[in-house]
Amino acid sequence: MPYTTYSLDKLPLLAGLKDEEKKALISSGIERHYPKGSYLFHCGEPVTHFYVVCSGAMQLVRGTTDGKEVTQDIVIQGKTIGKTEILQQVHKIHMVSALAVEDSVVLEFPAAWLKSIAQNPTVALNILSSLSQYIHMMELEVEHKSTMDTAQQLGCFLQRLCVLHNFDPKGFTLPYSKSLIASRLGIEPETFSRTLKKLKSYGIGIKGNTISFADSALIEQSVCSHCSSLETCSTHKAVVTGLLHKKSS
Amino acid sequence: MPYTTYSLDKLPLLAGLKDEEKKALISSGIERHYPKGSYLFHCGEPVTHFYVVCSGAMQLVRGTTDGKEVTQDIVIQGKTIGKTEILQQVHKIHMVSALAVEDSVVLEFPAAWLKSIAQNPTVALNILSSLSQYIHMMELEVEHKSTMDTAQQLGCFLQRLCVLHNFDPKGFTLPYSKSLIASRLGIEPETFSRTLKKLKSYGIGIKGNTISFADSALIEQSVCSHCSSLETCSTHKAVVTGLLHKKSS
DNA sequence: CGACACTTTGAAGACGATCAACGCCGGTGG
DNA sequence: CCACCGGCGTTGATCGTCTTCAAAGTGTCG
Repeated sequence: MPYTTYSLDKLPLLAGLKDEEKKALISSGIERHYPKGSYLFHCGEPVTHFYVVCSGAMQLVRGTTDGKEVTQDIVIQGKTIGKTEILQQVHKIHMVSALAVEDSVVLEFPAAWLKSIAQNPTVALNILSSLSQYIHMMELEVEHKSTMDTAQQLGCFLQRLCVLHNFDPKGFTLPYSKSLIASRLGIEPETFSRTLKKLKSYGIGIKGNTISFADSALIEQSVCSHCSSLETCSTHKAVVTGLLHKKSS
Repeated sequence: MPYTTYSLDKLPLLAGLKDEEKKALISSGIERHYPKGSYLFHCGEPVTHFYVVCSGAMQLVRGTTDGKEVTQDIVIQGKTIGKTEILQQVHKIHMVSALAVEDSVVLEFPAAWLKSIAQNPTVALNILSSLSQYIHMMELEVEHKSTMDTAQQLGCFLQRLCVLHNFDPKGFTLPYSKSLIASRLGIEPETFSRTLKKLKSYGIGIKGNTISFADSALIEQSVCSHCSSLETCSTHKAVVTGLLHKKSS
């Protein structure tokens, strides 16, 4: 099972730096391999490192005191882990566990490394920008949890998934187990299973683990509900959810 | 109705700078008064300014395309508006409207001002830290939406409210209308009303607009569920929700 | 006093969670 | 090679919770 080394010189984190600078900074990272099911760190452990996922996928998950489990995020190639924990300057322990969903390779940096490169104005702006975008995504997610039913949320998730992974909207295979996706969406596997069928009425077809968007559900044709009728911004179209509207079944 | 000028030299944003530097930076801000019900900006308008709320409270709200309204946040004295929108570097228009919940005073800065001071490493770290904390809060909120029932979420919200406003836990008056709080929590006013009564079993008493925490519900005595039994971090205790656990009524 | 916004209460309905059972598949061990 | 097992996914039935619609109560302000 070969893994493709993620081209680290494309890290948004280091955008705008010279190639030599990038190389110098990256060189201090240690490549580590985590087989499927192994933990990068556990909830409650001190925050010691910053990570860049080079291949595979890590699940950020926490078990709550009353027995439930919530998947906060699924981190894929090119994304980072630990930014907020390190920069927050308040908590020094992880609030979630990180677990390899599949065999994964990550680059590991000391926490101090991130703090030091954040002193560089260019890097600082890069991080600020990425945190701001993440906040925007979270705000949408909260909004959706309040205003959308499960079918709409799932549809949006699948659209984002398709864009994020560069899948073919006409037909692609789910990259994760259905249980994991359900956990990410905060719903039960049973509900997930049932909801998949409802998506046909939105123009999203399901066959086994294969998803296909009909033209009517294609991302390119959707109007971004958050730009409303003001304009259709392409970035938003790609990332934002909220593309599906309630149907009177 | 007098307003207390917020002591701007305590802004977390400018922490670590010299007093002269702070004064110089703040001096470029323009003080603006917004009467209750007036808008600071509307959803869809271009992002032109950064704001610091000096007194009063601003509601960040968006109407979704299918007619629902969601209150993203309620911004009070000392908090800022526009950080993420300006730093995101992608969208140039507001995703929410900002509306004065009560007569408010804000300090207004050009968007470019924020970008320029973010070049200062000290300021950049301050912003990074505050964004990281905000992200942490949002992550908890998402988790709670999936794992807690309305009563628990409301209880947590009231505890945070009490800490944030420095209210007396033994008895304080709600600073906002019940409809606004319901909107902030993403529930209907009817549900809010009904849920308030359920809180008595958690040791939270309600009489009209007055809330009182019984000893058993006092924040100081709660164990932070996110530090689990690992340790009880005081910061977390103050800010975090998740303090109430499911009761078998 | 009356208009109006806000809040509360009641009853019906929609939706997701839960519990239980079954089918499917890959792996293990005899 | 086959039987067994465990993980995963589906399906059905039931239950609790929140929304929705409707109506009545409460308060404030002109």
